Amino acid sequence: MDLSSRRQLPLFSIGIVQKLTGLTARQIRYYEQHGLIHPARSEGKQRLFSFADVERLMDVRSLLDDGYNMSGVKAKLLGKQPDGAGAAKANDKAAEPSDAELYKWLQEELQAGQTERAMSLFQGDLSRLYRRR
DNA sequence: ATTCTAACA
DNA sequence: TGTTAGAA
Repeated sequence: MDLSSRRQLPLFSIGIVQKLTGLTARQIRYYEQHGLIHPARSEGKQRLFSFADVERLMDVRSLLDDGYNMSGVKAKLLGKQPDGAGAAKANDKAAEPSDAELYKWLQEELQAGQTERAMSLFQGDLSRLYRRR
């Protein structure tokens, strides 16, 4: 049983993780829906978080505290490469990806066969690109 | 007592 | 994001 394995062991209830990360249960479940974490489940369907999950959540907390919004955090955490322009930073509204950046990223994901991931991760942003009826 | 999902006077 | 209802 190496370090890598122990880091992945499903050990904590959402209650513990709330205290460990300072996030609310609502936020933790919300971030899971956005693919930021993938906690295991007990037989009773209750979430079981590993050290890796907790660390991940703490990273999310950190980014949010620095002013990033959901799409900014997702881009930062889920390996979206540094495209010269829409780099990173935080504060005001600089974290929202432009439509051009969105199209570019979406195109890359689709070509890489990650369409399902792209759909779940950017439901919110993509809706911005839908045609208005 | 806790957590889960779904939904919003 | 908060909150809450109803079930597990």
